[in-house]
Amino acid sequence: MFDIKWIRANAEAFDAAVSRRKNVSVRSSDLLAIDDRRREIIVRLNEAQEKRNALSKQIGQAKAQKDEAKAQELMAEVARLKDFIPTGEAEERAVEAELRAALSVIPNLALDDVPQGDDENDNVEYFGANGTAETAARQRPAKPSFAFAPKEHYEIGVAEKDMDFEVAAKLSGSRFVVLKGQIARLERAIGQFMLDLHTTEHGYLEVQPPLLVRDDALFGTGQLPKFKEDLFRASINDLDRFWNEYQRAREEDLEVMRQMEPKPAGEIINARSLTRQREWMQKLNDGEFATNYWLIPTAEVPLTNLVRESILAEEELPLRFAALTPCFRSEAGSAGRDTRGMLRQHQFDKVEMVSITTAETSIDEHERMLACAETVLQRLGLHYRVMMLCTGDMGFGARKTYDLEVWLPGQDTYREISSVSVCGDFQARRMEARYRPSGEKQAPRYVHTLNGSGTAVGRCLIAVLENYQQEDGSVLIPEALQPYMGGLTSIGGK
RNA sequence: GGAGAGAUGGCCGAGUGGUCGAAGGCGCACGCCUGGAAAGUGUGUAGGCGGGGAACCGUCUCGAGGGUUCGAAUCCCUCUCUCUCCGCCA
Repeated sequence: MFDIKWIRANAEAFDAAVSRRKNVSVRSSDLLAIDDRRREIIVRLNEAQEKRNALSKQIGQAKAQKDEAKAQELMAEVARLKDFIPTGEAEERAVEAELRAALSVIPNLALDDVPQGDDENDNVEYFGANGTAETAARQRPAKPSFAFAPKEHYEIGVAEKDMDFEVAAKLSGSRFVVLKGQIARLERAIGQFMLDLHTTEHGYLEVQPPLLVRDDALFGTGQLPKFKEDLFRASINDLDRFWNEYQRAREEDLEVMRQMEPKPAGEIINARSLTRQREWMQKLNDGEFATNYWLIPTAEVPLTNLVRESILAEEELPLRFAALTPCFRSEAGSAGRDTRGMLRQHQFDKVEMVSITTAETSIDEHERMLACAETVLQRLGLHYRVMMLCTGDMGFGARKTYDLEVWLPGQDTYREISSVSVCGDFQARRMEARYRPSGEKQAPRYVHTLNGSGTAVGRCLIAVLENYQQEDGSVLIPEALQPYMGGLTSIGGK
C-alpha cells in the first residue's frame, strides 16, 4: 500500500511507474483528489473540535466554581457550534475509507531493473548480480541425459503404485493426491531436508505457524481484498446473531411502513420484504456474521505477519523465519491447466522463507535469499534456471521477483519451483510493521519484507522423480536426501 | 459449550464523568556527583493525522469500532483477545 504523501510529492514518478503494471488504470490525480477532500474536512473538523474542547474545559471550570449560570451560558454556546462535528466526523471516516480502499488495490511498483512485459514470455533469464551465463552454468547442476525416453512423474514405475489420484478424487475431488509408501516418505524427506538446510546453515528461525488466519493477516500480505477467489475460506456462521439482527431490522422496516400515509399495498410490502431478505442473505454469504478463517495460500502470510503492528529495534534486524507448511489454493483461474499429475494441486507442502529488514538492506537480502533457494536445488543436483519476472508477471506485492525453474525431463521443460520477492515497505504499511532506527530520537520507519519459497515440496518431489528416474521404473535418491530416507539409495527397484 | 473476571505508555500499575495523553514505580537516554564505578540526584522519555520554512500549534488514540454527553480511560452497544472455574476433547 502506498503513502499518499509520497504520491503527492512524487506524482509523476508514481504515474510513470504504476503504468508499467498490467491492468492498472489508477492515476495520481484521482488519488490526490480524494486526499484533497480528506485534508479539507480534517482542517474544518479540527477547528470545530478545538473550539468545542476549549469551551468544554471552561464549562468544567465554571462548574467547579459553582457558577451554574455561566456554565449554562457556555453550554448553549457549544450546542450552537457543535452541529457540524458529528457529520464532519462521519465525512472524515467516509473519505478516509474511500482513500484506503483506492490505495489498497494498487499493486506494488516494479524496481527500475525489472523488465517491461505482459506475461511469462517477457521474463528475462538471470545469472546473479554480477553473473554471466558461464558463471551461472559452473554453479548449477547440469541437465541430465537419458539413454531412454524419460517419463513424466506420474508415469514412472514407483509412482504408478504410490501416487494415487483415483482414491484422492474419491475423498476430495480433482487436484488432490494421496501419496503412499516410499513416495510419501520421499516427500517428507525433501521437506525435512530443506527446512534443516535453511535453519542450520542459512540462519532462519524455524516457525510452526497457524494454517488458518484472519482477514487482517491476508490484507497485510496483499492477498485481500483483491484475490479472494484464489483462497479457501473456512467460516462458521453465528446464526443466532444473524437472526437477532435480521429480526430487529425487519421490525424497524415494518414500523416504517406502518407509519406510511397512505398505507402501502400488500404487494409493495411483500416486494420490499423480499428485497430486504435478499440483502441479508448476501450479508450472511459475505461472512458478516461468521468467524472468518482463511486457509493460508502460502506460509508467507503467517510468517510476514509475525511482525505486524509492532515497532522493532533496528538491532533486531534482519529477522529471518522459515516454515514447512501445507498451502491451500483454489486455483480458480487455472481450469484445465496441468490437470495430469501433481504439478498443480489445491493442497501442497512448501518450505517458505521470510526476511524482515531495514530499507537499506532489502536489495542485498533479496540476492541472499535467492542464493538460499538455489542451494536447495544445487544440493539435490537438480538442473534449473533463474528468471527475473517482467512487470506483467509479477505478483501484487512485489517490487522484483526471481523465479527458480527446475528442469523436468519428462515434460522436457522448465517449471517454476520457487519464487523469491522483495516487497519494499508495501506489506509493512498494510500491517503497520515498523522499526526504530538506532541513534537518538529517530522516528519509526517501515520495515522491508521479503519472501521466497525454498522450495515447493510437491514440485521438488516431481523434479527428483523425473530427474533421477531409471529405465526400470526405479528412482535413485540424491545423496543429500539419503540420511532422511534411512540410507536408501533408490526406491521402487525390483 | 456453560459461569465469571479482565485488556491503561517499552514494562508494572493508579485512575469510575471535568484542568487526564494519563499519578507512581521499573526500564531507557542525557547530565550532576565520583579517581572510576555503584548508590544518590536532576532532566527527558508513545504513535497517527492536519497546519507551519521552522520553533511550534491543533486534533485523534487508554484492546478495536460505534454510541450517549457541553465534556468519556471512566457510562452504553458490538467485536477481538486474555485469564479463572466447570464440561467436552487430540
